[in-house]
Amino acid sequence: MRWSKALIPTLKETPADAVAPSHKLLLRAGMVRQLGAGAYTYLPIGFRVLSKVVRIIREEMDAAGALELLMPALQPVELWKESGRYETFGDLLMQLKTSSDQHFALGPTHEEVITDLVRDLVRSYKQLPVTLYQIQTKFRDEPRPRFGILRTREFLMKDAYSFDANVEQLNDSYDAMYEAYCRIFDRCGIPYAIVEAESGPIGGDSSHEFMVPSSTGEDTIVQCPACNYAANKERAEIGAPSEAPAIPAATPDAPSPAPVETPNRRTIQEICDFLKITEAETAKLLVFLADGRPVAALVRGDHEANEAKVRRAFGATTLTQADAPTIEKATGAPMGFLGPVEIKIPLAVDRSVAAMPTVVVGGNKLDVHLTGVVPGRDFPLDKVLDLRNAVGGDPCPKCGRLMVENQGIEVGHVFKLGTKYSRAMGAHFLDDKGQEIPVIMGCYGIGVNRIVAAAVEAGHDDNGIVWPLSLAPYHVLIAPLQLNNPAVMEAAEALEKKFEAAGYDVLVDDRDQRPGVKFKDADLIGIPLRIVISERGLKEGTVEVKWRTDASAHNVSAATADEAILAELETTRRGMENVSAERRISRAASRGQ
RNA sequence: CGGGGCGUAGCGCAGUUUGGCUAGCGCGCUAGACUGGGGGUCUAGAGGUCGUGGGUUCAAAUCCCGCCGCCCCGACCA
Repeated sequence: MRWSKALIPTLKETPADAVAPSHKLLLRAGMVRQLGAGAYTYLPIGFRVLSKVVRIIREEMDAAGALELLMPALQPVELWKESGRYETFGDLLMQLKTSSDQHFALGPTHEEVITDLVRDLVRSYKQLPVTLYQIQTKFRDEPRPRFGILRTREFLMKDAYSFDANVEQLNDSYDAMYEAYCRIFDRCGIPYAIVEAESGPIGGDSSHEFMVPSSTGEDTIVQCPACNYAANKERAEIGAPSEAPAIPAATPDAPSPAPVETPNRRTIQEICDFLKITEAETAKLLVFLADGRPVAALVRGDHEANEAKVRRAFGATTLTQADAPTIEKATGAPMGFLGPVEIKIPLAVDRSVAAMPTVVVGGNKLDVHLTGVVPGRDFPLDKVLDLRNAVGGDPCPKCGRLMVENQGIEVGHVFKLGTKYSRAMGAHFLDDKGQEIPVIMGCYGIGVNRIVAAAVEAGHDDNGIVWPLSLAPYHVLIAPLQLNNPAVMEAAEALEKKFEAAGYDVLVDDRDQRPGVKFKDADLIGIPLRIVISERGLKEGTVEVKWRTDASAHNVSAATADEAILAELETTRRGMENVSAERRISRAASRGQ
């Protein structure tokens, strides 16, 4: 391909709207253009990158035995009402009506459509297991699209769904997808961490997210530096504190709780400012409805309650925050002054509160708080659990080392669904005993555009993008410097033909531009290998070779440049493959343990 | 949805406070000349519903009101 024909509108200046590095660079490199909030055009070289990601995904999904199909984005809302997600998805669901007043949704995901399909097509255990996938544009009415192509209203997603006859099959299907995902992200050349994610009522290790570490990531993960424990912040468990006893012995002669007037101070911040104490010396009582029943959770003032942990603490299947009237009715105290002392509803206490010698809490009376409250003496500690979100510095639940907190971009998610949809929508089959039972499902998503964004977030420098070889729009950029010199142009074309014959994508910068312009653009669009052919070089019998990842260039003999450069390309390509292979082997080994 | 900011040429911006002549500058673009290894120089050009609708005024990019769009923080994110 000739640069002059390639439509690569690079920008010298950064568009003012862009903040995230990937957004800035993809715009400047002429890879994407914004149409509106959360809607982007992929220009030719950006589309080439996206297509390469798609190809890798497709190859690995096929290799894992999944079957590709294509479902409509246009879906009758009746299906969504059937599954119950018309309500739970809410405003995120993009909806429209046809001229004949039929009500449709644009698919944000396809559990409903695929379950509808499978309930018709799968009648026997003999048809199971089966995993189906598609690569398709999804729509979500995001309240706030962000960070360029990272969070958009319209995006490309690979979504797969497994259907199994029993839990063993589900586990195998899940493991196959998990392994395929590792291979996909390895081949894409992006760094990633696999973290445990909140998985709903099924529990266990049945949901994992694939996260690319990045400060622009919208997700927070906590990781143990010592063992391999890593989890989404919402999911992470917190190890028991190593030194302090879980429940300190209550000092019998400690002074009784002292009520203090705290007029109009409701928030933890206001209380702390007023009483000149730190948030860590206080505790807040939160009221939830656990399966409709009011319950209370007490966490330290500087901590966040984790709703999933609270839900499990009360053995509930649903948990919602109680609104102000409900709270007042259940506790008799106004919001902002709630406390655990003589509370009338079931109480669970976070471990870190139980470990405090004294604590400042609400007085269950308007404008009153209590200081010097002793856990265990002034309120019961019969339900002490981990109830809060983990933060950096908390002990690892497996080995006790202090965990660290990082931001990440979620590029993939694997999830055991169980029978949620098959029950709701009646997708049953006959097992080998002739019993009709709901099919067991798993779902597996990859954000294709996000891989592109994440690759840029993980691979860039001051000069531009640094693509991994496998995702680069072109593998090689050949830059002849003197367009009017036939020898230079012939050498460039000869190399172009050789590389293309060997299966590499080649871009020839045939623009009549000064070398500086060509070099700057080459760095900006991030082509892994740059070949410079110049009069000067040819006079010396050399062509210049520079890898985007290297600080400086080196020369090879012009006479044997084709072979020498192809050898370098092969080495790099094989290097990436070797990394993938080694990781595959070590994963297999750790599974074997 | 709450808070903040912005909308003037493809991109980056000035001009708006205090209304006033053909609305400017840099980059990019077109033509030409010189130049030729890290975004060159010069000359000559093209390119604008000043987001949009209304109002005030002799006169509106500028003042007033409505609407639309975009960005950031927060809320939200099966």
